[in-house]
Amino acid sequence: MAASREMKRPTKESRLRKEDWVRAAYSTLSDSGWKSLNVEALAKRLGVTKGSFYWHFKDRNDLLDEILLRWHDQLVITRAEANGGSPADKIRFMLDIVATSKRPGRGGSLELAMRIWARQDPKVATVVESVDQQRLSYTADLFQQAGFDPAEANARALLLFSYIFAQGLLSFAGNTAVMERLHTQCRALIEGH
Amino acid sequence: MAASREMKRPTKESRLRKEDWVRAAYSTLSDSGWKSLNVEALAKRLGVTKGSFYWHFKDRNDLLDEILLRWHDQLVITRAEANGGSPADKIRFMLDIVATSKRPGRGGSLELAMRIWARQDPKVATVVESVDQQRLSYTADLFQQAGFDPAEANARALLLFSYIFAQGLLSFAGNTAVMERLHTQCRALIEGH
DNA sequence: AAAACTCCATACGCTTGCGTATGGTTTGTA
DNA sequence: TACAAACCATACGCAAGCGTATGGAGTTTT
Repeated sequence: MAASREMKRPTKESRLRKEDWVRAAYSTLSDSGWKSLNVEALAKRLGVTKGSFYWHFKDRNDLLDEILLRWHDQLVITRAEANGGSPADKIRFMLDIVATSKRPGRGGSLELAMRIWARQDPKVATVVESVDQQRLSYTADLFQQAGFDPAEANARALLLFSYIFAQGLLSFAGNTAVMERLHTQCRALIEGH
Repeated sequence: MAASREMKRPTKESRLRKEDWVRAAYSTLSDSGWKSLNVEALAKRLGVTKGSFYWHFKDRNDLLDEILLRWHDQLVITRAEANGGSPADKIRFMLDIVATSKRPGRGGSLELAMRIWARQDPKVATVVESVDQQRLSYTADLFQQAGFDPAEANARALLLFSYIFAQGLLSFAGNTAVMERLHTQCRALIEGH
């Protein structure tokens, strides 16, 4: 288990900022769930002790709040929007972004973790619901601009997000060539060609 | 915290069987995750103490193994298959089963919990992957029998499961009338009308 | 250089959860 | 009724995780 090196910090260039804790927290959150998000494990991962943590944060909940807050702002949508192009281009961008960044389910697993977390903390549930609403309505808008009527646009937006989330869930082993063909096919169905 | 009644068992008809523990475990698993699956909490829920648990099971892992084993056998597919009808009917059945049984995300949340669990236990990951493969190939078969060529059948099968899983993930509030129309629309897209 | 501030280590107490030991109570069986 | 088996309670030791207190380094400021 001597996997994560503690990166011996030689008394230099090493003081941690709140930022570092949050980043580490996001990492373990996405591949271990919020229940596994304990301060002593984080500390070991960062090569320090609890003393550091409780200087930057009031308590564990303080960290969780920080995570929740940041997640709320940094939507995936902004990336698609910044990418520019026609509505169809943006849709295509959102669809392909998963196909490329899905090594073991990476990226999507954060979404998963947030949602399993939301089941136990109503505060989280509210944020997730809000984000989902924004994403769906934004995407539905894109489909509408691409020429679909409102009803069908909503349906295709829902299908798009279903497909994206499923990438983080379903684990199908297969060579990349087959996977690419499958993705192209699914993309076509969602885009409505 | 006096929420969950301990159902005063009046010295009669009350001895627990292994079955009872497993059922309770499934329940808390699906809405709290496997990390929250601790024996003392289960005991309180069942109105007994740990003493009972460690009579029926060797340890906590023994219970988890039992759960994993049962989940592997009791696939959703069997329900669709037992339902009978044409391939198209079976597809329709699988699609509608989520729209009806999705109160808060119920049902689908078990799938979620299994997958978040699979991320930490390779033994679970293997089982989940196996189940996914079976489900996908079975469903792809149905689409093929319904007249789609193999490539498109695979894509539609994937979309179907994506849609099903997303029901347990995405939380959109809306009145039932709107939701029904949305479901009908999505269903049509997946079925390919 | 001295003071002040920032960041972290060490040590402690508390709670929760796991697993064991042991004895008690209920149910079946002879 | 007596005996065995199934089932459960109580009590304990142990480890993990949270939070606090306190002091000591490293860095910046004066």
